[in-house]
This record gives sequence, C-alpha cells and structure tokens, in this order.
Amino acid sequence: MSEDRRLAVLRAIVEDYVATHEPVGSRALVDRHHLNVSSATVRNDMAALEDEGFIAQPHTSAGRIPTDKGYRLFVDQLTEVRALSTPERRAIQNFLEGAFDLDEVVDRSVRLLAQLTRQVAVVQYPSLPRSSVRHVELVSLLPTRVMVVVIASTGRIEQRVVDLETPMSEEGLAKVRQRINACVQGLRMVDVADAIAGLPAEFAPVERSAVVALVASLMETVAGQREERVVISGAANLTRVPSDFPLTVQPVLEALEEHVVLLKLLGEVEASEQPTVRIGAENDVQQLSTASIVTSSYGGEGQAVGNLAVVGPTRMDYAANMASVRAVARYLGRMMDAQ
Amino acid sequence: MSEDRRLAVLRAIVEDYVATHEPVGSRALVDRHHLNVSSATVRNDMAALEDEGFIAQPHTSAGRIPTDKGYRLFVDQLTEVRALSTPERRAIQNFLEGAFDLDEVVDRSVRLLAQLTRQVAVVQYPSLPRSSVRHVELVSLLPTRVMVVVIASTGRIEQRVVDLETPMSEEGLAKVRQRINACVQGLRMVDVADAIAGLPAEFAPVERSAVVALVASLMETVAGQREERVVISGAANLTRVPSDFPLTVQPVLEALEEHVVLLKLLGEVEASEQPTVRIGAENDVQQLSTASIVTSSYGGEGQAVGNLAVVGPTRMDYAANMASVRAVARYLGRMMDAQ
DNA sequence: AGTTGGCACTCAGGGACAGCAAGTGCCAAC
DNA sequence: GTTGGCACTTGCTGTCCCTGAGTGCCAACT
Repeated sequence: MSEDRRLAVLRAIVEDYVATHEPVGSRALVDRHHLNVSSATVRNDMAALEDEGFIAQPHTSAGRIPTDKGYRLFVDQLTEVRALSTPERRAIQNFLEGAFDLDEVVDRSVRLLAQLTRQVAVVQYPSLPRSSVRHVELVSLLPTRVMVVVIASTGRIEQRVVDLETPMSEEGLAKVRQRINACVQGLRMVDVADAIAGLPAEFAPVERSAVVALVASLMETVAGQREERVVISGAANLTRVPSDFPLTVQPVLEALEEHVVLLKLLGEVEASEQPTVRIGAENDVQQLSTASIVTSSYGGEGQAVGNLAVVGPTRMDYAANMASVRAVARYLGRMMDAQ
Repeated sequence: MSEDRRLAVLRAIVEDYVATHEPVGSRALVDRHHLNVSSATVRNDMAALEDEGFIAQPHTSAGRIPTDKGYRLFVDQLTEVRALSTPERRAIQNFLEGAFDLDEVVDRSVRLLAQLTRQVAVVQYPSLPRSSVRHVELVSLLPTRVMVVVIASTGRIEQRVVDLETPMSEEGLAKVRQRINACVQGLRMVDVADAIAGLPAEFAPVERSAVVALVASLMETVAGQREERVVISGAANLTRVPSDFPLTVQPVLEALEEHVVLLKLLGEVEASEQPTVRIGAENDVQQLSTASIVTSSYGGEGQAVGNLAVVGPTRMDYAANMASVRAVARYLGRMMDAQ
C-alpha cells in the first residue's frame, strides 16, 4: 500500500468534497481522478486513512468526508500557493488604486477580499502602536476643551477630546502643539510616551495643568488599547450554501460581530510572508470550531502593521483563498508605503 | 359588524403573529385576547379583512397572517410609541456616555440599537454637507504632497492626500492654512466652496498652482459625494429565527452590504421627530421586499445631521422598535451637541 | 342587522412502509 | 499488493393514510 497514493486519495477526497459538499465514495473517486487503481483499492486506502483519523464517515453507508486533521495534512502538503492569474492581479490593482484615503483603502481591500474568495473577509486597520507619528494637531473647541488629533504614518487618524481645568489661549496651544510635534514627529508610537513625559516641566506653572492633560490624552491615544479597529465584509457569503444552516452560520456571525474575538484571531498570527491557516477546532474560539481562517499580516517594507483574514467553512478552497489573501496583503502593504 | 372590532381583530392578529410566527386562527384569537365574541364572529371579520387585503391565508386550511397592507394599517393605528422604561433609558445613557470620539459614539450606538431591538441596526455618520467646519489642517508629507484634513463640527474627520505640481514650504503651507481657516471656520460645509473659491487669487503666481490644488481638494472633500458612511451591526440577529431561512436572509444581507443601497434607504427619510416605518414592498429596494425598516434622523438642536435605522422581518415588533430607534436617535443627537 | 353554534370540507404535517441507490467491508483469486 | 464479486447497511424518496386545526356557510337566535 503506497504511502504516496494514500496522500493522493486524501487530496482527491478533499478536493471533491470542497467542490461538491457531499461525502465522496470510492467509486466516484476513481472516476473523477485518474488514480490508476480500482475502487476496491481506494476503499482499502480509505479504511487506513480513517483509522489514522484523516477522514470520517457521517454514517455507515455513506462516503467519507475529511476531518480537521485531514484538512490540516492537506494544507501542509500543499506545496505551493497557486499564483493569481494576470487578469486577477490587474483587477486587484485597479480596484485598490482609486482609493485616496485610508478608510477607503481598507474598505476596498476588505470588499475585494470578500469578493475574490467568496467568503467573509476581515481587515484590521494599521495598528497604531506599530506605526509612527506624522503629525499631532490640537484644535481648540472651547477655551477649556481641546481635540487632540494624531495622524499616523499609515494615514490613520485618531482623535480624542480633552477637558482642561484651566483655559488655554490659541497662542498657548500653538506653543504646545509646536513643542509636541518637535518631540514626536517621526517617532514610533511606542516611543512617544517617553518622549513627551518631560514636556509639562518646560511650561510655566499656570499652563502646566493644561499641558499635563494634553500630554496624558496623547499618551492614551498612542497607547491605543482600544484603538485597534477591524472591518468585515461578505457576511452574505456565509449564506450562500444552504447546508446545515442555522447551526453553523449563527455562531460564526456572532463571533464576527465581536471585535474582541476578531482581534484575538488576527493577533495570533506571527508576522510572516506566507498566509497561515487555522482549521476548525484549531481556533480556540469555540464558536468558530466549524470554520477555518486564513490569515496574513501586511505592511510596508517588511514591517507588519496589521493583519487580515478570510473566514469560511472548513470545507473551503484553501489554495485559492491563500493565494487571494497573500495577494491582497501585498497590495495593501504597497499602498501603506505609498501614502 | 363593528368597524372598531375589526381593527381590534387585525391588531390581535398582528400581535399574535409577531409573537408566535405562526398563522393565527379564529379560535386561538378569542382565547388569547378578550374579544367578547365567538370564534364564528371573528371568522366573519377575518373574511372581511381578507377581502380588503389586510390579511391572507398561506393555504386554505390555515390561520391568517397579516399582509404588508395589514401591517401598514396596524402601524398607522399605533396611537403612540411606547416609552422606554427607566432602566432601559439609563442603560442607553450609560452605554453611550463612555465614548469620547466620534467613531466610538457611532459604533456604540449601532451596537446598542442592534441589541435593544434584536434586529440589524444601521447608523449613518453625521453627513458632511449637513455639518459645519471646525478646523482645516494641512500636513506636509513631502514637499509636493500634502494631506488635507477637515474636522467637522460633529467630530467627523475627513482626510485626503493631494499631489502638488510645485513644492511648497512649511511656511507657505502655514500661510495657506491660516487663510483657509479664517475663511471657512464655522461655515456650513455647503457654503465652503464659495468662500474659498477666490482664495488662490490672493497668492503670488509662484504659489498659485499649489493653492489651487489644495483648494480644489478641500472642495472635493466638502462636496463629499462619496463621503457618506454607514455602519451596521447585529447581522447575526437575522439568523435568530430559523424560519424560511436562506431565501429571506441572503438577499437582505446582500443589500445591507451594499452601502449605496443602505444610503438610499436612509436617505429617503424626511427629517422628522417621529420614526418612519417602511413595510415590505414599500421599500423600493427589491431585495428588501420581505423586510421592514424603521428609520429616524438624528441631530443636535433640531438640525438633522444623519439617519439611523433598524431592519428586520416585516413581522417585527413595530412599537418596541420605534421606541428604541427614537430613543437612540435622541441620545445620539444629544451627543452631537455635546461634542 | 349582527351574532352564534353546528357541520361539512380542506389541507399540511407526521408516521408507517417499501423500494432504491450509493457505499461499505470482506474475501478469495490474481 | 491489487482486484472483482458479493452480501450487508442505511439514508433518502415516494406513497398512503390519518389526524387536527382551521375555514366557510347556513340556519337559528337576539
């Protein structure tokens, strides 16, 4: 019993099952794939694969479907990610190029990814802590109320309103603005807190409390605990296949609405060129135990600034989805550089 | 045959059907509601209501369900929107008050609305054309590349990157920034274009092309064709009821992902204190012909700056949803003022 | 005129049953 | 190690029948 053929059988089962969504039997397998053996032989292989836990039978007289473990082996064996076709590449480029603000870039990316994969797509905004400061702006709303605006190198903008104990004049504000920018422009977000910590000491006591408040607000913004943002698209794709519907769609949709969960999922990727796949129960999010996730980080110049992902049923076309994720991640990274 | 009773019967049918999701028969009706008549009488009324098109039978031997027309009459008869309970009010207030930037306010509002109504909620960001300018910032990225940032009175921020033909110094930029702000601060967005049209003429010919580009970019931002933004939440709620699933959920989800469609839906509301209801086919979006929408505008000081909505099956609890929509719209309006 | 009880009629839903088709496991032969 | 053959399992489909909920209509009552 050749080891190679057994892998080929597993591969064929996965492919057929992904295509048809129906348990695949030994007969159908030899017909559709030109394994040059009889169905009986395949049956023997199948029995072995089942013993090892790569495939399973829904019921005795049915064909086999891959288990999570089977998908895992399949994905690991996937020697190379299929490259996208030239028209596909061109479509991506055209689609993303028209955008000229960050919101639009992210929005278009996520929609594109959903469309390419026909799955649910998730894109994280460039992470604040992982980018650097382009500019800090202080806008006076009232004498005692200032809006602190941080513009990041990725084009991302964060705002926050601060109430001051003591009023501050436009001129005073201008001075603070200038000093802050002098300190932090170009700095990585993580280094900002240190850089401005000493700033209040430079100012006259009468202004100091206001400056302290401003600096504190800036620090908070930059620390950006809660500032991670994600967008999702293509939820409708979950409903494309009737299948075992309510049971599987609802928890997935619910999980996707919880941004905390999403961020956790995305966060677990170690930055890498290649997309990462997590299959079924490998996600330690319970609700997604029937789903698989293809993630990748993106970023300009090798520096990852965010992640993106595709979420779909474990029976997804892994090769195609990995290709799409990789392609979009690359273009997105390029856009970040261009900004 | 009393007209009053017929209305009461319709009302009872709607209430029961919304509660049970099952066709309601004459017998069940007299049992559950204390109409002081026999089931035969109710049957007569039902026959009349059916003739007039307010209710229908799925099949001959089944109970009745309301038609769109029936829901319409029901909603119109709804004398008053039930006020929310005090704990509910308090929950809303607590929930929204913690937010301190616009994104967060909008995000929390839409989630809150989805949670209160257990439907899909949609909230539009404050419309740019309907708000006014708080501040314009020009950030130099490269000598020939500037990011134009517009901060609106509602807290909304728009950015856009412009490439200049001729480089511009920091000082030059500061001058332009100052002039622009002098012209437009406090102006309503719609008036901005006129106010800055003459600006380039003030500058020396060598700077003029750059100023023209900046002014043009600002005008584009402010015109804000494509700048309307919406967020949705609670898609998982669509899957709560198994029902006639795939057929009805997919088109709705698809429509909701098309922001163009959403904006059209939201845009059709005439600004009004009271929530507006559109039932089934009254939406001229084909995909939403099995859905109803409760919309309202929101805004500070009576001035509407945006809209929000709840989307759900025609068999929704109209009274409750209208109350929730109204409440959230009010709080949201208040938040806009506070900023 | 409006209301009521009575009654015949309709029809979806559910259980029982049979036949079918796809698939399996095993075995003896190659 | 591979193959054809064969008996066995089992979900699915269609048919038949029954039951129950609900209706429409009518004659009688107020």
